[in-house]
Amino acid sequence: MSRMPVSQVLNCETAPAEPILVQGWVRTRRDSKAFSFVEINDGSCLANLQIIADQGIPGYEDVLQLRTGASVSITGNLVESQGKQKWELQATSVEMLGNAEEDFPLQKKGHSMEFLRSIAHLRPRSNLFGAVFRVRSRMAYAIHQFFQDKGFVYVHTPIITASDCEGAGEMFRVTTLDGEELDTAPEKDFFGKPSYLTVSGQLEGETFACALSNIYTFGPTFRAENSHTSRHASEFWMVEPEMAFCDLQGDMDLAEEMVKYLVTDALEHCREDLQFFNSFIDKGLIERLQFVSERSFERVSYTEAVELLENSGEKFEYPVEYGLNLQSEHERWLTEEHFKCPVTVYNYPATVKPFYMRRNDDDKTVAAMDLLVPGIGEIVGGSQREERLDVLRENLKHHDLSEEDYWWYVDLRKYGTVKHAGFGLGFERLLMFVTGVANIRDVIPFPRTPGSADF
RNA sequence: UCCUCAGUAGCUCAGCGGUAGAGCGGGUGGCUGUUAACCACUAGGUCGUUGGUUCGAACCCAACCUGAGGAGCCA
Repeated sequence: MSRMPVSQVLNCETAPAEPILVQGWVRTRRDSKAFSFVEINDGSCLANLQIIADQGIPGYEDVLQLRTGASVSITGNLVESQGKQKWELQATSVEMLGNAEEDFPLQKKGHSMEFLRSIAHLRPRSNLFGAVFRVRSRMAYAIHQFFQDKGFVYVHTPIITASDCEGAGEMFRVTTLDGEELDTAPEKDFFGKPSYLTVSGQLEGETFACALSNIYTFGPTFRAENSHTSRHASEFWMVEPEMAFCDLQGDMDLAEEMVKYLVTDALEHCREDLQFFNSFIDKGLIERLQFVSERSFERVSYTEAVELLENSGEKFEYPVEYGLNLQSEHERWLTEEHFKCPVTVYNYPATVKPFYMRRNDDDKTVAAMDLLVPGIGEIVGGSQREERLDVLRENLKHHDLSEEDYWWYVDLRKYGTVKHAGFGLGFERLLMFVTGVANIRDVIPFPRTPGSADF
């Protein structure tokens, strides 16, 4: 007899004629004089399956020993429940595969998120984290579906790199050297020069876009920034599409379409889990997601955004002034207070953006864009890339970067250059937005943050 | 890196100068088609660490450690 997932059991229209086999972990047990209720969960869905184990069935002596967390294998007949759930399993035999010791840390009561992080190996067995990681899996699938349906080619850009995607932050060094040689003899290192974990696959992505036209990457990314916030992790996953023959308009269109597609997909395929988030961690979640999936996003230029902020009458801690970067509080005001929906801000001053962004005709701004969402802020950052060889060379110089280090990147502009554009979407930030979970550490299985790389 | 807050039982917290507490979880017994079940009993603590103040410190002070929130940076 093969195991039937709990999700499938609970979705039965009519009770199967034959006995079925279910396997999972005990969530709770309640004893009566002549029988016990055991609820099991196997992660296939949020809901538990209630088991009725009568005194006298094979394994009943084990049932009385079962603690929360134990693993069990149960055969029985599916019957309509006398209680509030539709189905329950009338057990014909119960086998305890492995009991949980008395100090199993996950209780039936609510735990703090901080405590659950300290038991990251067990937290997927909780309702909340089971739901988070089912949604994470579904969203990863939907990302591939979105791009594959559009004919984008999935490219695996390198994890180890010797090139710095300037402006993307501090890098982790990868080395086989130790002691002094680290600094004095980098040429003796494994790759013959200093190498690092990637902070972005964009530059490599551009080379493939300039061959296969539309590509995307989806993989881990590493930043050695000493950030202590609820939306930064040292290791996270990023989606980076890159499109040839595409300008900033097309780039913004794609980013908005993608966020909308993913939200709609979650509403359609993760309903039970979203309902759970809506009830327990974010009361307005489903309403907000529905709003996002139905309405169009707002779009303002940086210049317009600065004007809105200046005329807002708000007292901001940091000044609003043309030429300065928008602060978190400014972004929050735009998306949460003013527009109350996702907003794309575009055409930023060149002075606050990296060398590869395309300079606009006004000579002051670059064709950059950030997609901001309520509650999180920046979820997408992207730009049209500078495709003009002379302008790119000038930009490298302005940013004190040597053309030699970027020779292959510059080559793209020498041999059949085309306008092209792309963006990066923080996968965990998307998950925070879709689930309502407030901390990035709680949407990634084993979070890495400064001072913490357990498990 | 900066600013703020918090570390008391396995978990969530109360106690805020004078003998260390509750609920949940664990153990034992009882009761019941129960569903964060219920009732009784019971075990469980160098009060983050190190110094200091005091007759006396979980409580006041200092430093450090850990965690969280925010800023910057970004996704």
